[in-house]
Amino acid sequence: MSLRNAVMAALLDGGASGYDLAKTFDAAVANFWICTPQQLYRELDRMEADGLITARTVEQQRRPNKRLFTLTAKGAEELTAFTAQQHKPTAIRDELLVAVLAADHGDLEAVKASIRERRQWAEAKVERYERLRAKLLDGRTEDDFLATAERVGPYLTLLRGLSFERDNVRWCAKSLTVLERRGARLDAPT
Amino acid sequence: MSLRNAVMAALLDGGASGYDLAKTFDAAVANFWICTPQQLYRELDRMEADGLITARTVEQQRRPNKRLFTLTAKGAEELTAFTAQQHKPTAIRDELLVAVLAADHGDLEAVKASIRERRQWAEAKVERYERLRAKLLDGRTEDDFLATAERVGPYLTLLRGLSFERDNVRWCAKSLTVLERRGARLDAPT
DNA sequence: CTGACCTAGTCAACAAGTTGAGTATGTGAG
DNA sequence: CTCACATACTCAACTTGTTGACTAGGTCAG
Repeated sequence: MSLRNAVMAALLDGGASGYDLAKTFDAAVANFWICTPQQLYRELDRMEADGLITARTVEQQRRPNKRLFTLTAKGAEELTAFTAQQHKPTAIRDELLVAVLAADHGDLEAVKASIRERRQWAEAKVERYERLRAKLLDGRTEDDFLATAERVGPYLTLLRGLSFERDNVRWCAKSLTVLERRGARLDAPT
Repeated sequence: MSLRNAVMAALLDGGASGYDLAKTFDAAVANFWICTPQQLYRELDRMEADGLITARTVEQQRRPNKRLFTLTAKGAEELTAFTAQQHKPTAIRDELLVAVLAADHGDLEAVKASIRERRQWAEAKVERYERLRAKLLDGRTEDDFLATAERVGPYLTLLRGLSFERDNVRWCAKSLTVLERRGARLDAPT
């Protein structure tokens, strides 16, 4: 039920097609909600059926037609109702952590390789989020931005994604150090 | 498919009943994987059918019988194979963030209340994880522990959970400040 | 002029996660 | 003596999320 709220929140910035959302989700929402295009299209159809959004077919030259979705009054209302609800806390739910938990009885080298790969991925995400942040700030200081911007929500959620990935980088580095030292100890015990 | 790997990783410490797991998951695994008891029991049945674990019924005086599950050789093998796999990165997937994203067009007061509640929850988690950490360390320094412990996996995953919740606390505090200042500005614009 | 990649989707099948209720016994507080 | 709470589960229905394959036109490099 939350995907639809995430979609509605994304549509606050104006209309978008399913394809747009599938792409820009990666920039605007993906720091805290990921989904496949298939999920998105299915949800969009349902949301249209429920009257939360309306679709307008836009004919394009040199491109396939697309359906532009916009939030309806009912959609905006439901979104507001959602913001008024209580929200369950979530945990991380990461396969890599499961692998690390079992690393002592598993393939230590492979786990280390996975952590290295994850660190790189997280570093790339950090850079991406920082570029997005700079774009949002648009030369202003944070205080200035927060005082003048129409919406602060996207900035705050971006900050959360940013610090999450920074934390990932730090944790990956620390875990690698620990596991490498451990590998050394096991290879050459005194 | 990852729940079963998480369960197997949890069983590395020795056998446990479904009920035990449902409870101790909260301590050992819940920092990165949450599930309901129902999910757990269903998965345990399937895992037994697949020969990854074996169940031994333990009759107890003054308590209902319980089934004690232990990892089989096949289970340990599959777990090792899992650690050798690549693992997709995950995002946060948090309803509260969806609400914050939409906060500018939603019920600002309710969102602030939700953030406050979340901060308290996260603070409680931090304390809990710190107690767990102290218990794992058992008086030793971290270096000492890492050099002597049989398994470092549980410690590393605990650290991840800990820093995630610390980050949550920081983010909640910052967001509250921002939203409160904003509320003030909107109530009394110059 | 061909083959790879981009736009803009759709369909079907399945796996995983959530919700709500129900069973049965024992312990401890008031 | 009763009621809440803990142990130790089970069942069914439902909603979400994932995977893989498929359509169909346009662009651009070699």
